[in-house]
This record gives sequence, C-alpha cells and structure tokens, in this order.
Amino acid sequence: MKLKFEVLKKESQTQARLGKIIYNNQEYQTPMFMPVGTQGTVKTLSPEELKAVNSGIILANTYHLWLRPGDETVKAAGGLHKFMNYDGPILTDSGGFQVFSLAKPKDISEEGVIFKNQLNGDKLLLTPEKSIAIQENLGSDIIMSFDECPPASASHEYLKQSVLRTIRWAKRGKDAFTGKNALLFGIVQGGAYADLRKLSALETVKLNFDGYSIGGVANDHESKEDMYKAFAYSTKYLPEDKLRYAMGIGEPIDIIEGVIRGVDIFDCVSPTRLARHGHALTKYGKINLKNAKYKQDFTPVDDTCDCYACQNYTKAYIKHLINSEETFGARLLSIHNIRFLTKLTEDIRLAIQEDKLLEFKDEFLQNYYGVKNEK
RNA sequence: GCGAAGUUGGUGAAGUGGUUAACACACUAGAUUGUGGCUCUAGCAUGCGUGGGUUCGAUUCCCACACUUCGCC
Repeated sequence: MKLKFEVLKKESQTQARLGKIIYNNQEYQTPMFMPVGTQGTVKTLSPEELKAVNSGIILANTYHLWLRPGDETVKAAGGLHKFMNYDGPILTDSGGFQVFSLAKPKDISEEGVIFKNQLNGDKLLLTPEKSIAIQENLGSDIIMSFDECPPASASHEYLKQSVLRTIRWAKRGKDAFTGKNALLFGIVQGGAYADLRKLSALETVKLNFDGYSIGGVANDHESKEDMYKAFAYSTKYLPEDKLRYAMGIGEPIDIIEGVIRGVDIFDCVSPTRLARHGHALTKYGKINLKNAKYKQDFTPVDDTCDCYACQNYTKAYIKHLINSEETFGARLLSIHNIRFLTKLTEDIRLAIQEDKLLEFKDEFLQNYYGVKNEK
C-alpha cells in the first residue's frame, strides 16, 4: 500500500510543519526521526524494541542489500517487511551516498557508478534505473533517486555539474519507476550555494516527485551554518504538500534547526553508532559511559527517560557491559539513544502545536549544552 | 646450604656507556551525522630491585645485599 502524507499545521514563528503519515492503517506524525537499518536490521534491536521506542519509518540500504543477500532473495522472501518481520514503513537509500563514500571520481560516469564489491572484489555497475529496480524488489515504501553526493568542500563549478547530473539521473529513475506501491523522492543537492540549491530544487520539482530529500549535508566537516543554509535554500522551493527529508541528519540541534527550516523527516546512524561506542544522549548533553566517573554510578543514563534501559538499568552496569564488549550494552544504549531522538521529535511536535518551537529550542539548548551534568 | 638464570610502567616485554627508555595490551580522554560493529587521535615509567663503586656521564660495566624461578643436597 502507498504511504500517504498530509500537513496538519504550520508553526507561526518558523517554517516548521506538523504532519501526518498514514501507512498500513497506522498513523505516524512528523517531524520524525528515522533509525537506520542498513542491512535489514536496526543494529542490535528487534522490531518489537523499535515499536517500544515509538519508532516509525526505518531505513534500509540498497547498496548493502543488493550485495548481500541480493534483492532477488529479499523479493523471494516476500519483500523486506516480511523478510525482517517489520510492518512499519521502510525507506531505502539509493546507493547515492556510497558514490560519495566508496567510489573514486574516475568511477563516476553519465551511465552510472562502478563499484568494487567489498565482499568479493567483483566490479559492479549501479545506475539510476538499476537502483530503482533494486529498491522495488526490496519492497521499499519510500524510494530514493540515485544521486551523486559530492563533498561539501567541492567547488561551485563541480557542484553545479553534479547537480545537473543528479537531475538527469532523477529523470531516468523516474522513468524506470513503476509507481505501484511506493513513493519516489527526488534529491536536492548544491552544497551551501543558494543559486545551486535553487536550481536543483526547481528542476527536481519539475519532475514531480512524491517527496523531496535534501542531500549533501553533514559530510566533509561542513560548518553547521552551511548545513542550515542548505536546508533553508532547499525547502524554500519545495511544494508545501510533499514530505521533505534531510538525509543523514541526526544531531539533536541539527534536527531542531532542520524542522525550523521546514524539514519533516530525518535519519541518522548516530544513535546506534554512538551506542556501540558507549555514548548516550541525555537531556543534559552527550555522555561517555566509558568514563571512569561512571564506574559506581548506580543511577539511570537519563532519569527523565522512559525507555527500557533507563527504567531497568544503571550507568554502572551499562558501562560494565560496554567495557566488557557485551552486545547487551550496545543494545540498551541503542534503545535509549533512539528513544531520546523519538522523544525529541515528540516534544518538537508539541511545540509546533503550541507555536512555541523557538522557546522549546532555547530551553533544549540550555539543558543540552548549558550547565554540564556533573553528578 | 650450594649452583645457575633473572629483577625495566597496571601487564607482557624491547633496549642502550651519552639529548625525549621501543612496541603491544590494559587504562585515561577525545572523535564518529543517507553505518564495516571496523576504526581513528591523544595521553600514560623524571625512571630500569636496593646500596655502593668505576666513569666527564650508568638502566646499561663492577661489588655487596634483597627477592624470584629452576637444579642439587
């Protein structure tokens, strides 16, 4: 079934929107944070645990599932939902980010991108058409166009050529898309340049996608200022009635600033990756449970949190698990960190409802970056 | 009691008559934004068993003592 989206309310002080997604007879609200499950699993969490932290859409990755187990296998299983036993909406990345992170410039051509299969060394060609076909085989609900994601530090000229190529690729992908059961998103690129974001957004919107992504952000150590410009310059030209998705964004402050600039959905590996490295997001900032000061701290990770980890376990115990490389530690912290971000978006939605998003931001920042939690 | 070998940071250990005692693990702290869980960065012995001697200079050479391990009574 196709996912439906509608905007319920616009906030009075900012560009923020409160929205609703209907999927599989379930209702979800935006702004939303989406955990990443690259290989058909949000690392260490079961689908039941995802539901328990009030997670909605999750991500999966075309490139990884294409290589293993193969999209044909997932299709034979009845699609990714059945394969991984998850009945919520699934969004798939197109492999575009892997163009950025894995391919060398010489491997990128008009036809597509040549990858070396990291598992066995095979040479593989991923094209816009192929990417869409794989995503349809996977049974994705929200499909991404295959884009080129250049570093933020790239020159204006390079970024312009990249934007134009991404638009040509978007058109090819749209033509290949069957449109049966999924939404197809176009991707806006253009770094932090107002003219390029405008060009990219307007030309992509002309192709009439079901939603729009903002790509090329949070890479290459760009400044936050540039990231926020990229948000604003992109959403300015996007239709009001379609979902807007900031790709790869997940620091709490970046989510808030994105919402303020009209972004609806965000994804990020950070809650689960930070968890595996022993870090926890808390109301009073990010803490590192590897730090010696938590050795005998028998209080919860965040005493304002309602998650399974905070309700049942202490910092000292989770620290011990992390130090001992026990996977249960990573699981507890992943549950907590994802819950922290889904709770953040719940609070953001409430603030939009009350037209108090800027006040909420100030209060959040005061707690998160202000007086450090020393106890 | 006699003989042999050996004593370097939390651990395993390298090393040299002369500025900053290698490396690894552990530990301490930091990084991580469309995920390899990989990883990366930085810190970590003012001192080389104790005392004395030789020397311009000793962790390194010599002597004594202490301790450890092994062998023999």
